[in-house]
Amino acid sequence: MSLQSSVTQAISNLYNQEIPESQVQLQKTKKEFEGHLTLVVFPLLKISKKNPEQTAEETGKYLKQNVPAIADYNVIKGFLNLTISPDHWLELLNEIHADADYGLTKAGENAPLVMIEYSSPNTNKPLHLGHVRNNLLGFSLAEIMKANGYKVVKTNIVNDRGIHICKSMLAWKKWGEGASPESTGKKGDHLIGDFYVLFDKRYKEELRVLEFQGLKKEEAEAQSSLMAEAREMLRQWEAGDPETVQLWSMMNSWVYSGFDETYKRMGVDFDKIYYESETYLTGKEQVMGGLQKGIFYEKEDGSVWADLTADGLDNKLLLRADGTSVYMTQDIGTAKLRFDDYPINKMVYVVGNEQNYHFQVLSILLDKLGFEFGKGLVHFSYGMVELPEGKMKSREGTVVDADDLIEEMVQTARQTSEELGKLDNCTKEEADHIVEIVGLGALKYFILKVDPKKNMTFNPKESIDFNGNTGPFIQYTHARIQSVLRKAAEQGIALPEKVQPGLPVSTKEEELIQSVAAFKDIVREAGEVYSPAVIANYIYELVKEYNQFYHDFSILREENENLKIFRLVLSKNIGKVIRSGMALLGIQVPDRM
RNA sequence: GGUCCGGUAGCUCAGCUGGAUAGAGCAACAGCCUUCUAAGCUGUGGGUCUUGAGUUCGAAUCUCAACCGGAUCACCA
Repeated sequence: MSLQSSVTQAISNLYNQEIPESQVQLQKTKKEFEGHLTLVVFPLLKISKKNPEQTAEETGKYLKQNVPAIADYNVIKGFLNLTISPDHWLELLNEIHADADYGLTKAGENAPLVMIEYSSPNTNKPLHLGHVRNNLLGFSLAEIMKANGYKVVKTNIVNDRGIHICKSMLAWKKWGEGASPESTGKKGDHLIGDFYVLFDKRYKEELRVLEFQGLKKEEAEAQSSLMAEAREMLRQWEAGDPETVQLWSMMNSWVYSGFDETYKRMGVDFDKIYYESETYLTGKEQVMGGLQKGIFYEKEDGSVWADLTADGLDNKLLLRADGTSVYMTQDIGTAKLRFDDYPINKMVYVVGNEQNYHFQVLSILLDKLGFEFGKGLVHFSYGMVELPEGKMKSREGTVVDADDLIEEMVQTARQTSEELGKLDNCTKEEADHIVEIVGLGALKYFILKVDPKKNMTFNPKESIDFNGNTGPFIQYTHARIQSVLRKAAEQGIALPEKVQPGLPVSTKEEELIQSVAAFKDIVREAGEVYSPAVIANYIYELVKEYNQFYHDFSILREENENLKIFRLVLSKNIGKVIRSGMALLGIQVPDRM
């Protein structure tokens, strides 16, 4: 029986009134006071019709007498501090110890299916820091949803069509024909990105010349021959011109192999990838269907709109007068294809907060079109990543490239490890492996520990630290726990399935068990608020607590054999929770470092 | 201008379903390596929780207003 229900029972027996469990506020007792859990009695005063001290006193007395787990209590003002019996903590530890996947719920046959869309890159440039936040959040969220018992399908919608790709294609044709990842030694996505930049540069030059000849900016843009050629290329692509389509698919395939490399190194993956080139036509069909049903309306020029004024929003364009589709149309099409492919109960879009309005509209539109998940779709909106000098601007070359960043992190990890002599007893393979895990761990944790909806500042030079609230600090603690367990095994100490009751367990250790046990609730909470940051900050607190314990107590040198085993079991389960928690963030933990 | 989001220590961030004296890390300063890994631990200093009102026994947390910052309101994606 949970303590909350014990309290409700106490109240009903003492004061003859039933209260919902949600009204029972049980919280962790503050360090300064004695006890483990604190019941705030103020909300109960109306029921007890007594003053706070009396109410707390009576409730405490009742609980102590009737609930075996509660060993003692004390009352300070309106706060009833409860002390849990040592054996109760040991029981709790044994429960955790017996459960290999403590805190993680497995999806059953009838579990709801959630589809999570994330990453969603354009194929005209490499992934940058913003994508890194997106990818990490999306992957982590998928793991968290799985841990909460959902079936999860990870998906990626690749924006592989449009004028931006044509710009890269045109630049390649004009100024770089023959260049390939093989011939240049460049990663495919970087190669294409370079051509995109080159197009922009030449286009600007052309504009300058035209403006020098006396044209206004708008006139120059209208007369630009480069832009006209790019548009012509898009027309040819849409018309299915074989040569253009072939070039398009060749260049896209270069980009994809580049992306795959980056995804792989980041440790993220997808169950199903959709391409806009394959979904935008479906979107048109959906919109036309909606038009026939009278959900949408047509203007005189032939463009199709949705009237959302009833929902407090504006009118929204869905098809242009020339029949071509817009962003919204494509998302509707993609939704349709997804729903045909999977029995989706819940749809989560991991997309930046600049698109809040878009998803508000999409939700309404999908709902009108009859999609089950439309109304309840979750736009997992996250803030932008800014640099100390401000926003990233591709035009000013201040974009932080994902591949460069990862490489830099791993190099820093290697350098720091070497300086500290951590790699001295490792083979080269081990060292490479550890350094990779630590570098990526630092990056991932740094990004995931921040509340997603907030904008965050990322200082590539200074922000990434290996001390304090960081990935490597947590990884380090895990490695040390494994080390202690290894040494124990070498000494021939076998860990039993259960620790025996009656040990002289310290307050610090009881608190640690309490913190480990909290993992279950934390995983659920993270799933409810869709935030990996909840997990990250929890693990940090736990690790910090353990580190203090580690320094204050002897584990292997403990004389009392039963106490030694208890501490090993405790350590082992803290290690287990750290590993599970970090896995929910997509971060690996090494056994030594 | 309308809508949405943010504002907590010098910096980066927790805490926000209202609870006790607002917490970490970094940076600064002072200690601790013959003891299971010092990527660690301990201590000191550092705060008008943007401001003002309201609700309440109690407000960083809820409500309203103001101020600052960001996003968005495209026949771009």
